[in-house]
Amino acid sequence: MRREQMIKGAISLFKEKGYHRTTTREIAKASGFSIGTLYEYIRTKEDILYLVCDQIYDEVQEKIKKALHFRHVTKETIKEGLTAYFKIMDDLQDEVLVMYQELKSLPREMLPVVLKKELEMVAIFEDLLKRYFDQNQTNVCDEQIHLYAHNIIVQGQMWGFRRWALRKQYTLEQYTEWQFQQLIRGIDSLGK
Amino acid sequence: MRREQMIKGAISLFKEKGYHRTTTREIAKASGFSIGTLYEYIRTKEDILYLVCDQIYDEVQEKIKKALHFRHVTKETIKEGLTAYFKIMDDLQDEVLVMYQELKSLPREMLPVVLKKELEMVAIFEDLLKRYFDQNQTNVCDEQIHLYAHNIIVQGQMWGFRRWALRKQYTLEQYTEWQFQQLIRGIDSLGK
Amino acid sequence: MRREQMIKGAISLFKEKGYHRTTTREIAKASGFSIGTLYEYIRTKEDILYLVCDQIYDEVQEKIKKALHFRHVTKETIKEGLTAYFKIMDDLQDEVLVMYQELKSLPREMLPVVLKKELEMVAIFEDLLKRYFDQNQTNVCDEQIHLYAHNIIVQGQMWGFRRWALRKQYTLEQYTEWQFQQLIRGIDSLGK
Amino acid sequence: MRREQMIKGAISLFKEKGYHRTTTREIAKASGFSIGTLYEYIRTKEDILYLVCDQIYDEVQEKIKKALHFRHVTKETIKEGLTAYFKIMDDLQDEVLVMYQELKSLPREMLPVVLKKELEMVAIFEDLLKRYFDQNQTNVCDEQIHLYAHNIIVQGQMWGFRRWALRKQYTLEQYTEWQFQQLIRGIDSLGK
DNA sequence: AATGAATGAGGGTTCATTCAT
DNA sequence: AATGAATGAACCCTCATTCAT
Repeated sequence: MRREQMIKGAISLFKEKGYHRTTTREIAKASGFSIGTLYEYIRTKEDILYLVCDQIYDEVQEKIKKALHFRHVTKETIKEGLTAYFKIMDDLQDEVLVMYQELKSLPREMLPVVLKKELEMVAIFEDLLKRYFDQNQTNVCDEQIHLYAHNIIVQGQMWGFRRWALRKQYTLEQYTEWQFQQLIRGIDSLGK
Repeated sequence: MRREQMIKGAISLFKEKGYHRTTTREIAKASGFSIGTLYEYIRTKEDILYLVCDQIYDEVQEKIKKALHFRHVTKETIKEGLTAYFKIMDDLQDEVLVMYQELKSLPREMLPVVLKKELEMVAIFEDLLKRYFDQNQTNVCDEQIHLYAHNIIVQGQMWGFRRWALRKQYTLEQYTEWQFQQLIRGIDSLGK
Repeated sequence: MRREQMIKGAISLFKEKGYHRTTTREIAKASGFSIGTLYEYIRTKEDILYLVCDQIYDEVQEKIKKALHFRHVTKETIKEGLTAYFKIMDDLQDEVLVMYQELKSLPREMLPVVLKKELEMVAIFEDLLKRYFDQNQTNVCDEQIHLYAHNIIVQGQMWGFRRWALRKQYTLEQYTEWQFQQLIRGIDSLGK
Repeated sequence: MRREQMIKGAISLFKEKGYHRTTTREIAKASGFSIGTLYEYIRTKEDILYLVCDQIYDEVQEKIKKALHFRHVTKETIKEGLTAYFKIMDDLQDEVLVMYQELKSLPREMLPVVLKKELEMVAIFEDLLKRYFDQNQTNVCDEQIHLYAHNIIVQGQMWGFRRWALRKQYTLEQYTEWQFQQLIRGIDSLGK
């Protein structure tokens, strides 16, 4: 409970002013308890950053996994996957922005834990694409699929990072639609 | 001259430890002059960040523009463009990393100046693609082209940001080759 | 019972890290009860220091008194006295070290109580020497005896304080032997 | 200059309230400059303690060495030596008190440096006694002399540490006189 | 009687910025 | 023009003490 308050408070502050400009006192206050109590839950300020990153990843992953459960994978499934993922990235754009911009402030030993989660997300789409190709009996090498998956993940993040540019030209729906078309055209031409 | 020393010094320090962990003293020292003199050239520490971002953008753009000068645009030209751009992003990956991770630390009023430069880079590839479609007499709507250009730019940055994952699986050449194939397959199927 | 646990716990912690570096939480834990309960027995952290000093003095005194019970005092008795005292100071050297180094942290009003006990210890040896001189019908002024007694006490403490130097050169037995010889030669020449 | 101000300020504060209860801010203020400037001269608070201990030792040693320069050593010389040393310890009693009570707070790596100086002081009196015995053609083993020297040093410190007791009974002159008599009686009886 | 969560004053330390020289 | 000593606000973190349960 306290932990969640703290993480929520921290995220909202990090969104506003970034990790470095946020003080532990502010986080304590935003969390609704004293600085002393804050330090019952963490050892150093960096711990908060880790908890925040970890929590955001978990939230993103949980939402994606809830949205994507597929057996038979068609074009439609892929579109649904993209749509769901981009929607999540839109909902959590502040959180995602925070996370990626502060990753480098994570203590060296915590980084791998977080990066592992990033790869898990890539793996979700890798799996989706693999099933699609299997169903269509298209033979595509793993590296290619892996790269497609990376691209998809990055395109989701990009919607958050580059909103200053993209929002002016596209709604989320349009963005999703275009990206889907570009993707599907690419992978469908693979089979020929 | 002094300015360049300062920017160079700052970049090298930012690469190593990030903007926030770098002190003005260190920047002065790395620049080869005193802290007092440093403050002849800037008003606040943030100014240095701005100068650094600005300079990196200029360097990237300059190199790209030097690499890409085309009249008649073929598949080959596009591949050359991608290759050159990715190469530049590989060469300057530390710089690029620094820049994007510290953008949010820029004072609000300086951000637009920098973002404008980002859009100029998008425009370069937008132009390239437009010419390609014109030459092939394919009719593609501007929004689609714009998005393709964004994707290309982001894929270049991605090579820097996600090197921890991508480097394990691809060389720069392979990465370029795959991305090119995915791109060209997508845009070529547009014409049909 | 609780009190003793607390004092024992505190002493062992003070030995290890000194009074100031030991936290009340640690003392509570080492004592086997909660911080809340700890504060049932004390008002401030300083109280613990007082209890500790007091307890150490009592222990030292008790042991000395148990070791020294004399009617007829000869050279031999004095040697036994020295030996016993030095042995005790050797056994309790950590405790004694703690006590003397933290004395100045005692609240002003508690100091006299503790210093009184120090004087009681001096008095023990004063008494011993007095009896010796009485038995030998040597006339020695009280101040001189008092000073001899102080010197003895300090030589015992010195074995603890200066162990970093003395241990390298002497065993406890050698140290005792030499000090005894120096003492006895001094006081014996008094009679002439 | 600054350094000396700082050390002087620190000593006076340590005398008053001990090392742990003195804040760096107070030291800065007492030194007549700001906390920022203080940290130009030291890296951590412990450094101040080291500088203080070092400085006190140097001062004590310098004074002793200035007072004791002997060729031909007689009883008189020894008395002069004792008198000078005890006088110095009386003058610097606060400093000496500070030093010994805070030694344990010194970082592990600095302790040996300071202890070495303590041994140098012992060596001074060791030398004095050796010369005395040489001159009198008395054969005394080194360990015995070493211990005598230690005793002398400790008796000097004792005058500072136990002033609460000794001052009530002795003036410095009386204390010196008694201690000298006890010493000389002891060592003179060695020759027989 | 016993707990331990909660507090927040206060500690050591850093560093952007200024300004006398 | 150039310096770097000096500043002090502000940071992160600790821990003695309290008090509701």
